[in-house]
Amino acid sequence: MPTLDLHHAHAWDVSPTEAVAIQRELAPLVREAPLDFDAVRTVAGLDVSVRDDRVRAAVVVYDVRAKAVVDQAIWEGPTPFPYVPGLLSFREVPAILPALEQLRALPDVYMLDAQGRAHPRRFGLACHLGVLLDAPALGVAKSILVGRVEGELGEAKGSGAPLVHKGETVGVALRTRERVKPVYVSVGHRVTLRDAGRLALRLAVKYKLPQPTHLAHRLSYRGEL
DNA sequence: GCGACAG
DNA sequence: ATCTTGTCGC
Repeated sequence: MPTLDLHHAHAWDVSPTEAVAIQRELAPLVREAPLDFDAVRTVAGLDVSVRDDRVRAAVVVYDVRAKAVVDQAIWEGPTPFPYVPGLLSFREVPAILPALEQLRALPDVYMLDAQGRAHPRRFGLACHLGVLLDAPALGVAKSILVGRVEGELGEAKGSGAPLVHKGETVGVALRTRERVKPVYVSVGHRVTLRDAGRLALRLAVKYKLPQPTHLAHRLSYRGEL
């Protein structure tokens, strides 16, 4: 059971207004850095499902070299915060942290089923978790929160097009499967957009979502793999 | 003021 | 996110 050491810890029992203030306070702490792929052995996929006022966070640790799940955990509890576009982390992080504490060991990279910097205040769920743990994190979302895809996105697997918001490239629309709707990848923390896209594409071998996120979604929704 | 809006 | 069967297309 790893002991999570939270950097920049803060209260979670806050109002939407206070939540926005916290995001503006932490957003400047997001760092972009190249990912040392040779040092990446495990990537954790995270997802949270909701049913009957209860949230269930699931974590699946995927070994990139063995191409297999090496650990998993689930945590369920009361829904702590309503769903408010732009404030998703205040609803999901309180469930994700206790789930992570159940792992045998923490992963090298965190992959979230949400946005990172492709957020109105450049501080989506992937950034929030990344900054709190001060670890590499990226967001792989199924739809757009803010911004628009510029240019044409090819139909071939691996095609990409920038996701731009207010003149700033905040992410990339990435086609992980031919003729299938793309996923939207963005920086969470300590990774570059380029590397985040590479990792997402590399791990999306069977479904449009990368294996870690796909499996975490399955575990969260069904309660088992 | 009106519409958009991760999960 | 969740409610839910079959159906069209690759």
